[in-house]
Amino acid sequence: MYKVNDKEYKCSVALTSDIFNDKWKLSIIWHLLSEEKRFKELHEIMSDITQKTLTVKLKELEAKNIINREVYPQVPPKVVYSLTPAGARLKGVFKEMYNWGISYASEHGEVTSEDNDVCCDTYIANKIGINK
Amino acid sequence: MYKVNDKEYKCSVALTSDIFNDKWKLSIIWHLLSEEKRFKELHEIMSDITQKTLTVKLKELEAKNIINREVYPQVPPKVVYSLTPAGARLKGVFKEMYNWGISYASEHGEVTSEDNDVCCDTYIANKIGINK
DNA sequence: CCGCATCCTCATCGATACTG
DNA sequence: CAGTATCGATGAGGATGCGG
Repeated sequence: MYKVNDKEYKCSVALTSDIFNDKWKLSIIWHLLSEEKRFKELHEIMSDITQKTLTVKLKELEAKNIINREVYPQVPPKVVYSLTPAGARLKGVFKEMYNWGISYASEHGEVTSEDNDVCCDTYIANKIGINK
Repeated sequence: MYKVNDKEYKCSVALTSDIFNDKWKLSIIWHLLSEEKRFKELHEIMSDITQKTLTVKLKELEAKNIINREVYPQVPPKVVYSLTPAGARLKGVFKEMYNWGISYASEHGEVTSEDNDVCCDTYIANKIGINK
């Protein structure tokens, strides 16, 4: 049994999956793996999340010590989000997810385009060195 | 871009996280990693899931070719669930999640008991060889 | 034993508008 | 630019009962 922030978990996988059972958190972390980003940058990349929801999710991740929030006291405001060491360690999980997804798609799906979007996939995978 | 079962994904991580963004699926797969199980066994281990929800989740996983469903035509009925090759390949992801959870708990949480419950953690980790 | 059918609750997320 | 506030929609999951 583990206790983190007043929440109890039966095992370490349950603890980890608490971060993963979420529509947005994984995506936010994924985009921060390559480099820190401003609020606006994140919002532009994740075009289908609302500003409010993004704010909420960033707060939750900050509370769990997965990301850092740094405020520059200037006008207009500038707030930069980056991964903590704990957040950065999630790279190993993403690497496995990345490779599993590729093998699964080759079995059960089809590749509809080989994009190199700044949003995802090969672009980020290359950047953070999990490609292969 | 990947297309699997009429659903489009921008990247392989998004594809994988489609399985993970769920309150129960990860837990079901985790319990099937060590060995196949009957419906009732799963229900007993995952004591806080309702029968209906378990049924729904098993169907979803079956539709995605993550698990097999084998019906023994007998009375009373016997239905056994097991992982497909694709499901079994998720072990690598779990291994990373397992280790991340442990390191995270050692930083930000506390170990409240060293259980060896059949439910989780060290018990299953040992069984499927992802311990350490 | 296993699963389906209803009905219902409630957290999560979206739309929109407004502030320092 | 980076939030907050309010209200409303929606859909996953829970409770219960029935059936092969």
